Formats: sequence, C-alpha cells, structure tokens
Amino acid sequence: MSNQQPPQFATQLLDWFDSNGRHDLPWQQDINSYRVWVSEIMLQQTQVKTVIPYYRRFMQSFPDINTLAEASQEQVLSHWAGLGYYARGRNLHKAAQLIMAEHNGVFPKDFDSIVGLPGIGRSTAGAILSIALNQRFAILDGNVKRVLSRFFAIEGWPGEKRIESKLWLLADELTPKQRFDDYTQAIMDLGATLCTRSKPNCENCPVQSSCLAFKQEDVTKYPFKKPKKEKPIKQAWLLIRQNQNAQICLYQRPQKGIWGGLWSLPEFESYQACEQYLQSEGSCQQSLIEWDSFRHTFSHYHLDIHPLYLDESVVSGVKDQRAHYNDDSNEEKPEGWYSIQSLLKGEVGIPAPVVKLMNRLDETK
DNA sequence: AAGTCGGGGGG
DNA sequence: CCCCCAGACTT
Repeated sequence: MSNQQPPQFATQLLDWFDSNGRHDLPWQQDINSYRVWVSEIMLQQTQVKTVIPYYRRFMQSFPDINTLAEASQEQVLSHWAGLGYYARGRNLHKAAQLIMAEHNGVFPKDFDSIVGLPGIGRSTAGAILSIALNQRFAILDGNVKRVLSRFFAIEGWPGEKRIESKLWLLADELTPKQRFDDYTQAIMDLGATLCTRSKPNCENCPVQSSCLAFKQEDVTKYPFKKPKKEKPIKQAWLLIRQNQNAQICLYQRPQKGIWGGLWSLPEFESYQACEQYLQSEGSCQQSLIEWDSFRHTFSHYHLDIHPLYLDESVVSGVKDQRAHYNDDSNEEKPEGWYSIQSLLKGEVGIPAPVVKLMNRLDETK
C-alpha cells in the first residue's frame, strides 16, 4: 500500500553507499558468480569479520567451480572447519559437481536453476543474481530484515511467516530499477554498519527522516525478538587416545547430524560407557584421566563435554574397532590416527571443541 | 510452523 | 549470561 516513495529510499541509500559503504571486501574484487556464491554461503549466519580469512583460504585452494568440483569432500570440509553449519560446505561441493554435470560447468543465470542448487534459497539466489548477474532481484537477510522492520515499524517477529512475507514484499518494492547491484550491497552495509542490532547510529543514517522506528524514538524495539525457549543440556564424554607415536584416534562422523562429516573423538553417553568400550577391546584403562569439563553451546542446546585422556604409549592394545555413532546407514566408519600437528594444521576437518582439546594437549607437552 | 544444523561477536 | 549473525533444509 505504502508505495510510490521508493525512488527516494533507494536514492538516499545509494548516495550514502557511494561515500560510506564498504567497497573493498574480498568478494567485491574480480566479481563473478562463483566468487559471490561462495561468499554468500559463507556469510550465512556468519559475520563478515569471521568469514574473511576463511574466504581467502578457500578461494586460494578452489579458485573456480571446476577446481571445487574436482576436490574431495575431505579437502572442502577441512577448509570449513571452525566455520560451523557444515552442511553449507557439503552443499557447496555438491552444487559445484552438479553445475559441472548439468550446466556445462557454467554457473546458471536464471532464478529457478540457481535456487534449485543445494544450499541456495531465495535470498542467496537474489544476492547472486543482483550482484553478479545484473538482474533485478531482492534479498532478505538479517540486515535487510532489521532495516525494513525499523523503517516501517513492523509489529511482529520476522521469523513468523506472515511477517516474513510482508518483508519480502517491501524488499522487492524498494529495490530500484537501476543500480540494483549496488543497492543490494548498500542495504546490507547500512544494516551492518549503522542500523545495527544494538546501539544503532541513527545520527548518520541516510533514511532517518522517514524511519518510523526513529519517529517512535524506540528503534531497538524492532525487529521483534524471537520468542525464547529453554535450551536443553546434554552430556558427552570424549575419549582422547594417544598411542606410542603420540597420535590421536579419531572417527569420521555421519553426514547427518551434528558436526556432519567431520573427524571427531570417540563419544560416549557416560563414563561407564567409555570404560565398557575400552574393556571390550582389551585396552588397558589404568591411565584413564578425567580432564576438566567445559561447555560448548550450539544454537539449540548446550553440550557439557567431559574429556577423558588415555595414554596408550606403553601398552599398545590397539585392536579392531568399530564406529559407535548411531548411524542408520550401517556404513563402516574406520578410525584414523593423526598427529596433533597435522590436526592443528587442519589437514582434516575437526570440530571446534576438539581443536580446543588438541591445543590443550599440545601445550602440556 | 517447528526443529536442525556452529561458532563467534558483542553487550 | 544473553541475543544475533549476508539462511537453508527437513519434518
């Protein structure tokens, strides 16, 4: 309804962007579909500052679609270790192979084909189309949701379907007919640098005079908070086995579930379960040591980790072992022994808490 | 619509 | 401790 004002919003935003926007981010150089795509995937639920070093390493190793498609999942995931949401890495890899097989190795240029690739939804597709492919498409990421929620004083949580639809409509209407590539970048920059979650810098905002939240003198009321729910607390015992070569025993986790596809320490539901496991394979457990527990928090639960260290340098009782993750696919998941150095160099992808433990082990040596 | 995927930044 | 971040996918 509140239409026919749009040129002003975009014009003011673009003027601000020209002199105050970010123009030197790594993915803003040598722009093409592939580079923008990788950046958009990494930036999902992840802040720019965090992404930059990962992006540099990734593009160094996989400079184009073909290189990425030819790489092993192992190599790709090792570049993703520590970034989180590992399905993003797996999907990126799968999509690259799919582009080679079904699009002659050329990144598709139409919305339906792009949004059909694994890991790409409406917003990411819109970003690639507008920034890299010169087509007028809107985005609706966390930044845009926040900016629009405030500008229009939207009463409702953006996670709610009805509210999100309204925001998409507004996002689309506000997108200009010219310079939509810069506009896409501009509205994200506004959200990331001025219209921030807390302590927004309204004094320097180019659209302050029309912002309804600013008029209400309660900018941080928007966007409405997500209704909070209790996070459950789970427990896990992680076994650190070190053999006579000072190597650590890891298993590859199932593709589905937490830390999918990463290599991690043997995990147990209790101390007793760990003991039982060691007993069952005739390993000496005299030197089983409990390290200090610590908490690792995911988006939907807390995990209290209880590390158990076992020095097997003297007694080499390494026998046949099987994975004990609950993996429906009955796949054989062999264990692997790695030196701490190779793990800290990131030769395979390991979860952040395991990195922490490996560092702890490395220091006490 | 709700749950499942991480890890880190900043208050 | 809390919430949120250039979301997508599954159920």
